[in-house]
Order: sequence, then C-alpha cells, then structure tokens
Amino acid sequence: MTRVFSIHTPQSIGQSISVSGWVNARRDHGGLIFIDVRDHTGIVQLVINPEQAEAFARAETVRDEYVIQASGTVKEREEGLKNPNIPTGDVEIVVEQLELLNKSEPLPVATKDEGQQSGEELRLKYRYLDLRRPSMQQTLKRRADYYKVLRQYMDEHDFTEVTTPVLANSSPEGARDFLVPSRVHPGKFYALPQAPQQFKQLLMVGGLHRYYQIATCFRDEDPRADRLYGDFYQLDLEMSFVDDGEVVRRTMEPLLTKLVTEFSHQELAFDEIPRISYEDAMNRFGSDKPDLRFSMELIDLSHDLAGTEFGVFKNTLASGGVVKAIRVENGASLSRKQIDSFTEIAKQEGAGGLAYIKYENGESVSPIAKFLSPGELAAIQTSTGAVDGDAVFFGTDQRVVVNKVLGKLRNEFANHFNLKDPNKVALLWVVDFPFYEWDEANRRVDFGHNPFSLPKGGVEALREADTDEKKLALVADQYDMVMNGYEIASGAVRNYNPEVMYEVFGLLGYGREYVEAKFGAMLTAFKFGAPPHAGAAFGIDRIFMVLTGEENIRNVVAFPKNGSGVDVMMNSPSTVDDAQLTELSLEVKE
RNA sequence: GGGCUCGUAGUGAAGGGGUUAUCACGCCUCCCUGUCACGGAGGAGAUCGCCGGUUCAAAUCCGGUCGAGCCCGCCA
Repeated sequence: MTRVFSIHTPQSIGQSISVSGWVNARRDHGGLIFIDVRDHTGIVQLVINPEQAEAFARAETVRDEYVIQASGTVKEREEGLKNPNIPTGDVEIVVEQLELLNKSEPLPVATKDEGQQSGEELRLKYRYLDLRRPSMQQTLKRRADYYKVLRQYMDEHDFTEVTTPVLANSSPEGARDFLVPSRVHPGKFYALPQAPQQFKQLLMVGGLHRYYQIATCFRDEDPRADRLYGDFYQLDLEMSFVDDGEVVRRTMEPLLTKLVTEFSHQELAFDEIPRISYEDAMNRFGSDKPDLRFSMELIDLSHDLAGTEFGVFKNTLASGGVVKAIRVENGASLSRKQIDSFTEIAKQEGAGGLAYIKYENGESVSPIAKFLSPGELAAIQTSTGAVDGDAVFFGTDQRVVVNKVLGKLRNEFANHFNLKDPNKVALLWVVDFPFYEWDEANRRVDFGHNPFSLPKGGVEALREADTDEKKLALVADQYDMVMNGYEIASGAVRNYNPEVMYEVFGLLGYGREYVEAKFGAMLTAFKFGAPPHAGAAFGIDRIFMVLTGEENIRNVVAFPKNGSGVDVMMNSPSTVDDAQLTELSLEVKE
C-alpha cells in the first residue's frame, strides 16, 4: 500500500499504485468523479472515468469519510489543472479499481481544520473523529517527537528510567487523592500518587544515583485551562550528591534551552535564565509566575506619596498599606470604556477601584490629579518613567492585595497591547519560597510547598523559629521554573535528615508519632545512609502546550477529561455493579 | 463552593414579546466530463437545554434548574 504523501515524487509518475484512506471530499461532475482521499500523510486526488464502469458506479455511492482503497496509475496533471494548495497537487491517480472498505454516517462534528469548528463538548465526545483533523494529528506526532527529545536527553545525562507504582499510598499533604479500595484488605485503600515523590527519594537511598521517569500523576482537584483534571504527566527526576546548581544549571536549563531552540525553533528572551526570589517576584510583578516577555514592573510609590493629602492614599498608607503603580506604554489611548473594563477586572481581584493618570500633551490628565500636589505628580512621573502617551494605574491597599491586583492588570494590559511575543520564550527561576504559609481559613501556619525540601539554615534555623512570624520567614531550598507566565517545573534540594523531618513537622505541632505513621518508609530509609539529593519535576503537558502556542491544555492531550472531571466519550466515572461493591466491602450512600 | 459568560435544525452562527424562526456548512433527490471547500435546481430537518411565572401572546421578559467554558477557592 502506498502512502499518499509518497505520491508527489517525480519517480512515482506512471507507476501503478494502491492507496487507502478516508474520503475527504467527492466532486461528482456527472460524467467524471473526483475523490480526495486522505490518509495520515495527506490528501491526493483520484479521478474516476465512466470507462471504468465498476469503479465509477462505486464512486457514485461514496460519501464523506467512507473508507476506500483505490488502485490505478499516477498521472501528472496538465498545466492549469494543477492544485498548488496541496503537496500532491501536481499529480492525480487515474483509478482502475475502487474498493469500499467501510461506510460512514454523516459526522456529528466538524473534522476539517478549515471553516467552522465544533464546540469542545462535542469534540471531546467524538474525540476519535476530532483526532482526524490534520492539526490534531500533527499535535500528537509532535508530542511523540517531544517525548523522544526528553528521553534522549535523560539517557545522555546518565539517568536511569525507573517505573514506580501507580497503586501507592494516600499522602496527607497536598492535593486530594484518588482512592482505590483494597479487596484483599477490607476497609483499606491505595491511593494513586500525586507524584512519585517518596519513591524517587527512596531510589536515591537505593543508590540509583540519577533517576527519571515520565510519570503519570493523579490529582483530584478542579481543572483550569492550563491544568488537566485527574491524570497528567511529569518528567520526574532526582539526583544524588548534587547541589541545586547541578540540577538547575547543568540539567534543567540545558534541557529547556534545547526544547525551546532546537525542538520548537523559538527564541529565548534571555541569554542567561534569571533568578528572582519569591518575594521579589511578588513585589515586582505581582505574581509568583510572571510572564517576562514584557517588563511593566510594579513600582512602589509609597515613599513618593508619604506626605499626600489625597484621602484614599493617605488612609491606606496610615494603616500600613502601600501605593503602587504600573506604567502602561501608550496607555493614554485607552478609552473610558476600556478603562472601565480594566477597573472591573481590578475589582474582581479585590481592589476598591482603579485610579489612573493619562499623560497627554504634557499634562497629567486624571480624575485624581486635583487631589495631588504638583510635587507628587512630578514624583509619580519620575518614579514610573511615564512619558507623553502613557498611562499610570494605581493600586492602593495592603501589599498582598495590591500585588495581586496589579499583577493581574499587568497581564491584561499586556494582552490588550499585544506585548506577548509568540516567538519568544521567557524562562526564569523563582527561588527562596517561604517554607511555611499562613493558612487564613484555619488561622494557623501550614506547609507552603512540600514538606520534603530542605529549609535554608537547616535544623538551627528551625529551632530558632519560635514564633509564627519567624516560622513564616523560613525559606525553602526550592526552585520553580516559569515559562511565559506558566509554572512549568518545580524542584528542591531534599531534606535527608530524619531529625530535620521531625523538626519541620514539629513546628506545626505534629508529634514524632504522626511523622512516623505518615512517612515511615522515608524516615526509616534516611537512617541508613541516605545520600544528599535534589531533584525536580517538569509539567510536560503544560510545557508542550506553551511550546506549541496552545492556550488550552486539553488541546494537546489525546483523551482529556472535561472541566467537571468527566470523560464524555467513555462516560466515566460510572456506577458499578453491587457485586463489585460487595467484593470491595463498600456501600454507596444514596 | 463562589463569580462571569454561554445554551436556537446534524454542525457553526444570526435574531430578541405578535403571521411560516434567518443564514452558512452538512444531509436527501435530480442535472452536470476538469473540479479541487466544484457548480446548478429542488427538498427534508428545530416542540429555540429543562421546569415554572408574567402576558391576550414567550424562543425572546422574570425566577429556578441542568449542562458547558473561563476565573476565584483548591492545585504540598
């Protein structure tokens, strides 16, 4: 069988061949029928003449998406009959025999890339039809290439691939688990791992030196456009006897650079990947995953406005808040209506309103200008660097709120003014994450990220942290990688000392028994000569999404669940037989 | 759990208290020997997501409900 794509070579002209595929389109001229047949390599035109009576009769019955096999001769098309729009447009197959391999009902979804596209609900329900679209086929093939790059890179860097169990244990921290009831042990459950975290650390204790795995991870949390429900994939890796420099500079950075430049043929925004602290990221960009393809930094004007008589600013500053601003280049062109919609966004993030100054014809045009002194207006312009044609937007509240509001606006303004260059990739490291966080809901200190990373300053720093304030100031030896505003990887230098483990949990009020019950295997393992180790995990679905310019992660996955965690194609989750429940010692409450 | 947006032939959209609900693609029948997202003529196909209310009259207004998308919460 010949593949369609191989037909466009000069050598194939005059050859007898046979192709099979789907009917992409049929053009019936009464006395002459054209069929565009499509396979996984492309499209080629069949010509069926009435002289081939049997083939012609069959061609008349054929419909879109029927599966056919055609035999005939490849013929170069005459000048003027060539189709420059497809690679095989210079040739056609003059059909001698036409076989009908299967019929098709009219499709319930649009399967052409051109023209209308069906809604996502239908696309997911009939995903196998959606996958016939050339763009979807292309995505899956690109993804296979991407996996090859990852595997080859890890092999070349002396990593050993190890597969870890999918039936694992529920872990008390982090995302909600998917539980799997045990038949053999009634009342007990496995859990699908949120990440192979403990297994990979145990591999280090096992002397594996360098481990990696393209690991399925399971989390029962509500999805987003950039976050899948249920299962997703991480390139998970761990290394012994290394510091973060080895992991970050010599392992992760070269891999990402290779993916961006060699695999995706895009341009890196920075020669050297910048590192900023979590605190700096929040203060300068209002986000722990800022998009650095554009700058638009948050500027603190609290000092410039320390003596202001403008009530809103004055009161906030007096209560320990801040006044910050962002300069929007060409922002003076924004209409009142557009500013209103940005104000709406600011309010959704918790702002009371959105003050602004437009710089037009050498003047500061603003509803609040009359409340500010000439000196204050001058200071604002100097500190923000605003020039004629720009606008400055203010956020005033407690620092956390202002950062959140302006961070969101920074993104929205960048979208509005097209500042996100699709050919550029901005990578950065965010480091020095707080080890603990304040949990407002339960009004107590809790883990900020993962309990397995090493607190900077070690056991001494932990022992000195005797107040909530000091606990919250502790910093983890952890590094997150950000790509164009998406968190794509997270890693840490691990804690391999049992005493530090007890201390880390002890500070939150968990006793030694709790730690031993939850992390018994790790604690025990660490007592037998655990090597210092560090590692990371890449969210490879999300990285692929960013590299391919997609904005919805479901578009780069073959069979994703929808936003409610439902597989609308397979109809899962579903009910099960009572017999199955009984065998598992389970009962479903009505 | 909350907010915003959406739900109209098989598909994608328009309409927005009052005769037969509009358009495009697809589907069916017929015609057509150089099209290529062929073309031409005709036709079928929708209780406007569901339930209730207002009204002489509801696809349209109101309330509820179900479903979807995005966002917040959540995601160590």
